[in-house]
Amino acid sequence: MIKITFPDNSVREFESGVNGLDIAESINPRLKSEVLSIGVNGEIWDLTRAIETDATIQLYKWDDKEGKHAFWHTSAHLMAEALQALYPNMKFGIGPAIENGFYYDVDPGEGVTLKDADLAAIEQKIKELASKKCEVVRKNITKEDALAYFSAKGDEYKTELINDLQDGTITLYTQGDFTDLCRGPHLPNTGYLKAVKLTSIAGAYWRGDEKRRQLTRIYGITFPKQKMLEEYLLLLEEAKKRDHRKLGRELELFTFSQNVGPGLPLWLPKGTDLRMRLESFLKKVQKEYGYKQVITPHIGQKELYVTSGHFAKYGADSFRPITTPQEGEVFMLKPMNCPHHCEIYKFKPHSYKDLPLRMAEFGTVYRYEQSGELHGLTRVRGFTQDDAHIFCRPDQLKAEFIDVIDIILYIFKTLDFKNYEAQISLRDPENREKYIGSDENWEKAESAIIEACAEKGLKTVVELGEAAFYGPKLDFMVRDALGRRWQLGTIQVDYNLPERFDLEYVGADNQKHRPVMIHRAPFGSMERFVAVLIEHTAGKFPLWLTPTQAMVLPISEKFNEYAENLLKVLNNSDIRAEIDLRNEKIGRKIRDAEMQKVPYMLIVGEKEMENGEISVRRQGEGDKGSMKIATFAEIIKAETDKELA
RNA sequence: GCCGAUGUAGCUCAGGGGUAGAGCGUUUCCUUGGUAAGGAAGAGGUCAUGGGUUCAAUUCCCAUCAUUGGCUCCA
Repeated sequence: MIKITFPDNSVREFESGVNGLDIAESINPRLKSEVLSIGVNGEIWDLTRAIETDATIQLYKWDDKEGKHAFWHTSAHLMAEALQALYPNMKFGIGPAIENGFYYDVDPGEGVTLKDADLAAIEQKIKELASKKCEVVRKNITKEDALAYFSAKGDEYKTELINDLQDGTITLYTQGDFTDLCRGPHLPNTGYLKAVKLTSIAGAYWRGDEKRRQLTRIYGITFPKQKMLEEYLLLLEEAKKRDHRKLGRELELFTFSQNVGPGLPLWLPKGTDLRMRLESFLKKVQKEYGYKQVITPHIGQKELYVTSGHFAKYGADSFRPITTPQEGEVFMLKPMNCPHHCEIYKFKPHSYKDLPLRMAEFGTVYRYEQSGELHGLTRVRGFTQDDAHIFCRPDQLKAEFIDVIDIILYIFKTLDFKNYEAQISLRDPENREKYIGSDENWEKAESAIIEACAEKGLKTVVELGEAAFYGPKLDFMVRDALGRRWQLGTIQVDYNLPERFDLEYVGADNQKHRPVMIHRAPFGSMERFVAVLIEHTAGKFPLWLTPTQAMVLPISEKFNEYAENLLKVLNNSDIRAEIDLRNEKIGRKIRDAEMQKVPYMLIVGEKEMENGEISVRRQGEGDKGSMKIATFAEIIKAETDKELA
C-alpha cells in the first residue's frame, strides 16, 4: 500500500501501482471522465501511469492549464497521425500544446505544399481517428533504440532532437499507427477529443532558426465538447468585431495610405482628438509628479547615436541616414528620445540638489520594422512614445520607481484595465559580464525595483536574464476585456547612457558623480495604446475620453433651429457634441449614432422644444427620459469626474 | 526578411478567357417622422501595378507592391 496525499492535505492509502484514473474514480465516478492529467510530486503525469511510491497528487481537469495542456498535446499527436495517414512522406518536427490549442511543425516532403484548403480533409481525418478511441501508450526506450526507430522512419528532425537529449532513456508515445518522441503527459485515449478545428497554416523555421529549413506549421484547437468549440469560435468573432483596424476605420480614428507608406499611420480628426486627450491626461498627471515637458527634433546627427551606442547595435537595422546636399552632414531619423534628453541634461551643470530631473516628451520616433511584422497600430514604423527620462541619484531610485508605478497604476485604473501584472527583468546571474555597470549598482537597482513592487503590492513575475544590457526593467502587461494579454508600459533603469554621455552632478561632497537614468513610458506608444484601448473597450470609450460625447438628433427639420441652439449651449458648457441634421427619420439617426458608439443621444422634437428640454438616450441602454440641459450637463460632469477620480 | 493567404466601387463581398455585379455608404428628389435601417432615381471601378501566354486577360502564368495569418527580430 502507498500513501497518497491530496491538495487539501488529506491522506488516503491505495494499492501500489494505482493510477490517476483509479484515484479519480475512487473519489467520484464522474470525476474519472473529467480528469485529464495528474500532478505527482510536482511532475505532470499521464492518468494511466502507475504510481508506486507515496506521493502528493493533484488531479487536473479542463479548467486547469495542466489538463488543457495534456488534451492539446494529445491532439497534436493525433493531428500528426492524420497527416501521416494522408501524406505518406510527411516528416515531423515538434508539436506542442500552446496557450490556445496546439500546432505541429511538419515537413511534407519535396514538392508537396499544404494549403488552407487541405485543412478540412485533415480535420475530417482527425475526427475519424478520434472516434476510434485509440489508447495512448507510453513507453521507455533507450536513446539508441529511439535513434534506430526514427532513422529507420526517415524522421531526421526527430533524430536531431533525440541527439540533443541527455537522458539515457527516452519516452515514446503511441496511439493507433503513430509513435512520437514525447515527454508527455497525454490523455488515456483519443476519444476525449469531441470537437476539432484547424485554424491556420504558416511557415515556421526549424527550431526557430531562420538559417534553417522552413517547416509548415499547422495550428489547431480541440475541445471535449462541441459546444465549447462553438463558444471559442464566438470569442474569435467577438475579437474580430473589436479589431482596432476595423473599428479604427468605422469610427474614423486613423487610416493608412499606400502613398504615405506602410507602417506610417495617419490620424484622422477623431483619432487625433482621442489621442490628444490621452496625452493631456498624462501631461496633467506628470505635472503633478514634477515632470517637465521638453521638445526635441525628429532627427539627430549620426554621431549622437554613435555616442549612445544605438548606432552600433541597431544602425544596420535602421532607416538609412539622411545627408545634407552641400555639407554632407549625416543625420538619422530619431529612433529613441533618450540621446536628445541626455543633451538637454548637459545644457548646464547640475547639483545633487537639482535631482531628480524628470524630462517628459511625447516624442515621435522612427524604427525600421521588417515588412512582415507590421500590424495595424500595434506595430508601426513611426510612432510616438509617451517618453520620459528621470535623471536621479542612486539613492533616489526606489522613490522614483514607486512614483512611476503609481502613475502607471492610476492610468490603468482610469482606463479600466482591472487585470494586469508586472514582469521584473533581472540580470542573468550566470553571465554578469554581459551587462554594463558595477555589481554594486545593479544590486541596488534590482533591489530598488523588487522593493518598490512589494511596497505597491504588485503582482509580479521575476525573469532572470531578461534585463537589458544597460539595466534591469519592469514591464506591465494588461489583460483586456476578452482576456488577451498586451504588453504596455515599461520602466527601465539605465547605467549605460549616463556613462556614454558623461553625465554628471556635483554631490554634497563637492565631487563629481554619475546620475542614474530611468526610462519610462506608461502607455508605451500612443499608437499601440490606442489600439489596445479600442480592442479593450470595443470602441466604447469612457465619456471623458471619447471624441463625441453627445449627438443632437432633431426629430424633423422643423426642430433644426432649436437643435442648433442646443448644440451651441452644449459646446459652451464644454460638452463635445455634434448634430445630425440629415433628412432622416429619428430611428435612423439613433441607429447611426448607436453604431458610432456616441455615449449620449439627445433627441429633440415638439415636446422638448415646448418645455425647453432634451430627451436623453444612453448608448447601449436606451431612453433615459426628458430633462433640462443644465441637468444633463451635470450628469456629464458627474460621470467624467467619477471616471477621472 | 522568410512561408502561406488575399487584393474587384468609400466599406463588406459575389463573379469569371469575350473589357463588370450586389448590399451598405454617397448625391439628388419625394417624404417631416418620437427611440436601432422611410421611398425613388442617379453617380461611382484601367478589376493593386508591370510583364507574359492568347485573336482576346479583370479572369491563366510570372514578377513587383500592399494587406493579412504565422516565423524571425524588436532600443
